[in-house]
Amino acid sequence: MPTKTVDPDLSLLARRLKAVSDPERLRILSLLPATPKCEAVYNVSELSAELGLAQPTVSHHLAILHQASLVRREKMCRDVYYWVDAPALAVLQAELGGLVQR
Amino acid sequence: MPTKTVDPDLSLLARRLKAVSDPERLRILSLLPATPKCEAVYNVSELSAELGLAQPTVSHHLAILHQASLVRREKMCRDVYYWVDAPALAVLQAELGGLVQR
DNA sequence: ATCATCCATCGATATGTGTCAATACGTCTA
DNA sequence: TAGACGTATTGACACATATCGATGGATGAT
Repeated sequence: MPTKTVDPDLSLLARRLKAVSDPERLRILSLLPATPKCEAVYNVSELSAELGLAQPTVSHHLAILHQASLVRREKMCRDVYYWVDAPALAVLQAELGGLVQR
Repeated sequence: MPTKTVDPDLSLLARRLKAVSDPERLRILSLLPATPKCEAVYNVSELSAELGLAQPTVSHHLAILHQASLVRREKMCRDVYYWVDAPALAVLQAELGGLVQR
């Protein structure tokens, strides 16, 4: 079977879609605020408790979302706070719709 | 660690997002027409050749997309033709954006 | 009726992924 | 300085997934 290279844009898009294709990561996205200064933010430990997942598991999910540039983080004192990069998510959303042939 | 049940809606959303989180399946979606009667349609064998993937692999990907209700299919004579369910993809797109807290 | 074509399914395999306990690293506090 | 707390990393393990060859069922052609 001849190997045919995949458009790198599609591979990149697939990687970011894969980042949001896990139920726990969707829960994380729905819990995190969309701005860094929002009230009612969770640090990683609080997220862990809220999700009912072990702390390394949550760090793992956050790393995947961060690597996909869908969340941003800032270290404050001992804690690390994450928030959703809403514009990046909007771009992902648009690219998903851009696939359709019209 | 207390197990906390995930919102079934999020699990369902994750399943459909997982269906579009593979580069080959994205290629398939970009090749398939958005209407059943469109010109320049591929049957599964032609898709297989176009993608450079074995026929069972393409059938596998198509089955995943079909199970996620993102493509529809119709058997004509010997061949089976698939097309994108554009409204379903639009719904998926909207739900992805609906996650963001504002 | 026999053969060819198209597609789905099965079986096998290699790779990827989600999860946690244990550990290491940084930072704040007593 | 020693300990407590928060987070990331490592290692391990079970499970899912992408891929292909082989096979079978259905349909059309000779």
